[in-house]
Amino acid sequence: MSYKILLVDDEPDILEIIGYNLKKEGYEIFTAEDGIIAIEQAKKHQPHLIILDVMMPNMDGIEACSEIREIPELSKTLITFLTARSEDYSQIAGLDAGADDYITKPVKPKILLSKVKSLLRRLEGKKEVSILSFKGIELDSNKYKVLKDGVELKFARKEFELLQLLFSEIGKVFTRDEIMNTVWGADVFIGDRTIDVHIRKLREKLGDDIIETIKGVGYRLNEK
Amino acid sequence: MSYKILLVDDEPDILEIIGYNLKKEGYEIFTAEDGIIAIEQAKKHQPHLIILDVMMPNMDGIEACSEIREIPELSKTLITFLTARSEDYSQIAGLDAGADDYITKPVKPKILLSKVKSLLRRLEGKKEVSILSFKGIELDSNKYKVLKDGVELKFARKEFELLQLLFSEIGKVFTRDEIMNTVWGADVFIGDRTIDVHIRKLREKLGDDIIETIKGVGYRLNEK
DNA sequence: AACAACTGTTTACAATTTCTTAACACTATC
DNA sequence: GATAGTGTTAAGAAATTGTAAACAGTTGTT
Repeated sequence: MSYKILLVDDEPDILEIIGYNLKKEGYEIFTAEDGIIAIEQAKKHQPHLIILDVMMPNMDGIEACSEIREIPELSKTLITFLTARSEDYSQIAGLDAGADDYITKPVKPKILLSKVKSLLRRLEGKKEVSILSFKGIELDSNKYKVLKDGVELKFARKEFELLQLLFSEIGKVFTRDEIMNTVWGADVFIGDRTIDVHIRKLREKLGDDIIETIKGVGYRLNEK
Repeated sequence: MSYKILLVDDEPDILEIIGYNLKKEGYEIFTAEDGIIAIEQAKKHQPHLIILDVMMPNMDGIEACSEIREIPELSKTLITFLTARSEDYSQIAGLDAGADDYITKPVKPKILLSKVKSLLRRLEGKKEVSILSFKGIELDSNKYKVLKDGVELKFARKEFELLQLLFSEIGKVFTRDEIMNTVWGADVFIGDRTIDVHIRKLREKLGDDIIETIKGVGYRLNEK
């Protein structure tokens, strides 16, 4: 699944540079130019991570952070501050306001990326037990492992991710668009046949009665 | 066994005074002058307790603390902050960052000692055998030692740390990013081939059936 | 100081696996 | 029974990983 990140800074240049780097890594980026817009955007898109500049007009980052922390449906959202190195106290006050980390300016893309990744990993951990099972098939996301009746089957990455998606909500129909966006990403374009081919590989390994085609709609795990 | 304590402060005087007092009590002392060195030292010596000044150049104590908390093999390490009495916020932010206690400056030796002792008492209860084994391979993190079928094998540091990571959750797939962040650190950048080469060295010593490649994802210990 | 031994890293290329597509067959549904 | 949507196969492209060799840096030794 691709993570959503809300980027908040009053300088368009910064939004551009950081946004570019994060998009390149496959994150879905939203931006806001001050704290008030940030809160609107956060409510709307429910990002996984918010990168928040401390110094901004209208509503500064710390205040915005506090307000976001009050919003129940954003309780699991990670927040990190962007702060000039000299603003020592903002770091501390920021953490106090409920932020999870801070990043100092000037921002170095590689450091930013590794911080973002490390933060988002925290979310991974919070994702409950990672073993899903259905009709004798066990899927362990952590171990990238699939057992059918106790025997390990091998799946290539895309296959595994596709299966993982289908397992993420047993019985739900996933449209081709959903599959493409989740397994391939919003900016990758592939032909329709590609999805079929992957579905076929899953069927080869798991048996034909597991994945059901809903013509004109998509695919789902067959609960029958 | 004597406890290892890592002392981190940018003022040599403080290192000297506190170090002196702790050595007198029979603790094994390591020192570092900023957060970056502290992390290196912590990885290297695996201290039982880290005393960390909050205000430091390069990487401050809070950041260092957060990073240390991300390192699996240091999860049981105790951390206490050193903070000037006036820095109210650092106390709160510090505890938030995963510290176990804080000590206010100026440091009074007797108070320091009693705090240190009380902290280390926590460990007594938690002392676990840190030998992990898998497929005839025993990995002793404390002694930096690996036995395969009872015979000791030698591993260079990076090799050992990589192996240790893989052992930390048997069967879990570790991505290249996770490996880089844990073994090399979030801000060190090395080529992709470097990880392969280290994996290869591990395989040379342990046999090809131990570490499995999950192409496009990472590596894991092969439970089969 | 010279030397050997080891470590960590990179380079350059080989080997392998995975992904995608093209072409064509099939099938449910209107 | 026409048609839009899906299934299947094989083959080439693309991506990822494996490996040997070379290098610089370190450590320890004579």
